[in-house]
Amino acid sequence: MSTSSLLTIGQASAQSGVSAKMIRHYEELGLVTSARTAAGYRLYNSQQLQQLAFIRKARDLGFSSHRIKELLLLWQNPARPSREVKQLANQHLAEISAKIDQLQQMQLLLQQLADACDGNDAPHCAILAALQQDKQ
Amino acid sequence: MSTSSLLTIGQASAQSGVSAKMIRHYEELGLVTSARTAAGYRLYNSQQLQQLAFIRKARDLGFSSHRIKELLLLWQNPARPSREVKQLANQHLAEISAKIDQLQQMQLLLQQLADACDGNDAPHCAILAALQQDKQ
DNA sequence: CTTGACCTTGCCATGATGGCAAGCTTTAGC
DNA sequence: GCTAAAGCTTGCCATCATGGCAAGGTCAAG
Repeated sequence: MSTSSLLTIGQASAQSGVSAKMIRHYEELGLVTSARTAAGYRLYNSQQLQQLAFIRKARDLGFSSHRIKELLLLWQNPARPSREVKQLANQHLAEISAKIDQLQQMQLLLQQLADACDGNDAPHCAILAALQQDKQ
Repeated sequence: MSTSSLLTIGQASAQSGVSAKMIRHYEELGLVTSARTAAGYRLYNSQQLQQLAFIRKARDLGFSSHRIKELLLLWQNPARPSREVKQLANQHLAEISAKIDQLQQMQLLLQQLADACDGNDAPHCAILAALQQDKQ
């Protein structure tokens, strides 16, 4: 093992794309560990670096820290059933869909109101009219 | 003015659909005010109640507290140009669209991975494989 | 007058993220 | 070898919208 290069948190951050701040945060949450120098500096080996990269990609897909933790456990378990991974993904997909639906509903309503607002110098505005309506 | 009924925060909450907790929060942010009894209890008149209802509807459309504050100012300004209201709405619509796009991007990628995951007893999983990939 | 419902403020928590500050360590330059 | 800069440590604060809890004051009904 000649290339057993250990990285400081700044280097690990640069290589993984996870900010040093968030690396420390993930450590608190139990998603990553690190060795420490005598002075207390964190040191990351290639396995931990790979783990940070994993976290970043999962985060880019919108997974919460909690689900990422579960994904990491499955990843590190050679006996995992892929069913469990897929289930986590499907739960996340359901949440994404729900959020999209909610946003599209807002978008639809608000766009209708904006379309009905003249957007000129006059004070009358369909948007404000709708917001002050007694009936929702 | 025989019906000058003043409501306590609990009653105002029930009628406006805004939790008492959030009413106090909006007060801190300067979105609503209230009178106080000698004992310090908040009291809301019908104008303030209407304002709370306005806030709730704006919130339901996803407006941030900050933008709601701006909407309230315009609402209360008889000389407002509807252009400014529409501009706020359009800014919010742009943010909604951006969020939807981001979520749809996640949805697309993750759905592809989930589709490629067998979801059985075997450990191999396309999702985990993608997350550990060196290349993003 | 007692009890229960309601009110007050203030603090803590979520979730992901950033900023700042005080202080220690390491490295690079001279 | 010393100094300065860069990098690390921890800890606290802030965002945004929202809820919970606790300690304590108030009011209405019996």
